[in-house]
Amino acid sequence: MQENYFGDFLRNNGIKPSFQRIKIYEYLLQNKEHPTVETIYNALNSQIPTLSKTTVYNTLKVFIEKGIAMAITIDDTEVRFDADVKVHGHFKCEHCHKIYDFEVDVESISSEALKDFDVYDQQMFFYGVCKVCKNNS
Amino acid sequence: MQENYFGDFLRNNGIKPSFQRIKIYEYLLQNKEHPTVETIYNALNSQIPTLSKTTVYNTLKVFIEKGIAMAITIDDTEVRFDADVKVHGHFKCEHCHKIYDFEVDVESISSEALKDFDVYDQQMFFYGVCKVCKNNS
DNA sequence: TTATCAATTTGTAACGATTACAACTTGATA
DNA sequence: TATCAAGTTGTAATCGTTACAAATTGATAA
Ligand SMILES: [Mn+2]
Ligand SMILES: [Mn+2]
Ligand SMILES: [Zn+2]
Ligand SMILES: [Zn+2]
Repeated sequence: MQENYFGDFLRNNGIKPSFQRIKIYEYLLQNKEHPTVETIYNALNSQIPTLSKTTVYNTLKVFIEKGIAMAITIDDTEVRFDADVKVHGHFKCEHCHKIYDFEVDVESISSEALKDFDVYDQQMFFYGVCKVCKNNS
Repeated sequence: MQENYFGDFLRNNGIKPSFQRIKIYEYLLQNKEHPTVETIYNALNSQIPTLSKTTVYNTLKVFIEKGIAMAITIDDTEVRFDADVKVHGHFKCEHCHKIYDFEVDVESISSEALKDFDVYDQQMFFYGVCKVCKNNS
């Protein structure tokens, strides 16, 4: 039934729900640590032995085009993915490398300087040391 | 004299002022469109025919370590560089591909959720259509 | 001046994430 | 059951970046 739920969701967003696409979207929803293509591929390869890394790339590209996922380049070495497409900030701990989501008051940022610009997307990336790592040192 | 001025600036920041380093820093200061390594290399190669792209990479790495420049990954395809190291936002126009700086009220963003985190760096990337492109369409 | 030596620069090779592409598979439709 | 477009797969190519060893530079001291 779960399978069917995700299938409907994809269909409602104009995406033909193949087995691979359902599994990849399900993984993104259930693993909110902003996984990379590599991580997603490795995690699903046991369930879907025939899975190709290209399919993971293709599928995420479709998700982004259809607006049900977004890409996060918070490290310049690898792109991460997020099924949460509402505007929110990301904090990366330089110690444990974990990525935290945080709420942002969108209005307060939209600066005076951009008042005549059309802003379609906004990314906020913060870097530092998280609460947990601070307390463990 | 200009040469000497940049030389002193680099020295004051713990960087030995070689000819290449002076030229690269000078270029960064005078070309505020957030150039890539490729752009910097191509621009300086006529003045310095022996310049190596590796030197551009090495030099920018030193600048970043010493805190007189920063890297901007506003497109995931290439890294850009900025001699303005104070916290500010970047807007990329999807039409003309120009990158605009904008002021950000730092305090207003520092969200409640991060109150126990140490934040060392923050990047704000906005995407959309700039004022000029809006008016020309 | 000349020798010495570490820092810097250079060119080339290697790396690795991503993309291109052609062959194969799947599944809906007639 | 045949057809055919859409989706998947594996491999090769691409390209920005990094590793590395050799060459050059420039400061210091004999
Ligand atoms: Mn997120
Ligand atoms: Mn800037
Ligand atoms: Zn941490
Ligand atoms: Zn524009």
